[in-house]
Amino acid sequence: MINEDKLFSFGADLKTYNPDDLIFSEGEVPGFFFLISKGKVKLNNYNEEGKEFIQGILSPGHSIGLSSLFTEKTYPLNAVAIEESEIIRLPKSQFLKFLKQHPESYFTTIQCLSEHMHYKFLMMQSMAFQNPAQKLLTLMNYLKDHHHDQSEDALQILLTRKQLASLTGLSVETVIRVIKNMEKQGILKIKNRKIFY
DNA sequence: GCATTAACAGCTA
DNA sequence: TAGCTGTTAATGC
Repeated sequence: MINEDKLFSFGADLKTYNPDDLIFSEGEVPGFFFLISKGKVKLNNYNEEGKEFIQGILSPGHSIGLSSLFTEKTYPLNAVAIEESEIIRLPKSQFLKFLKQHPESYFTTIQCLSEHMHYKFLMMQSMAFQNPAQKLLTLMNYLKDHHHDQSEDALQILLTRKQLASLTGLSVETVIRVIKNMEKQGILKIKNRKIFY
């Protein structure tokens, strides 16, 4: 993980966002490196009918829109806080200087980018070819892998049905039906509406 | 506000 | 045509 104190010495500041606050939006020119210190952020798009597709949900330690910093392109999606969040911001030019002076951070940066690409590849093939149950399993397997919790116990999925639907492109009703089916098959458990996988 | 259920319509194997 | 998924609406939490 990138050292936060060093970022501050390069001129970073800490900004607080409330739920639904926009961090950046589609079409903007990337000007900052963002690192989540506290809270959660979603990356989304809306289709022509206004239906939301969530590209990913980021938690503390993750950087937002990192890949766009290394292109000359505008952001392809919106970044929106979904909890009260604290985010470290460092102007792009300063971030590039920072990387030059701290080459070991390059490695971390590439790791982050690769991790994100891995998620994208997993989800993309799942979204393209698989049935709803497989899409949800792909997503939940990913969540489970990254919640490097020591235990083999069931992980509570801290996402609403609506969020699961937006992450997979399914309708909420289908998510509910599929999840209930998986409970019947013993794949997961539901305890007062909470999903344990 | 989110979750659930049911009735219905459209698609497709 | 049977099964699956999305839409809509009503209802519960």
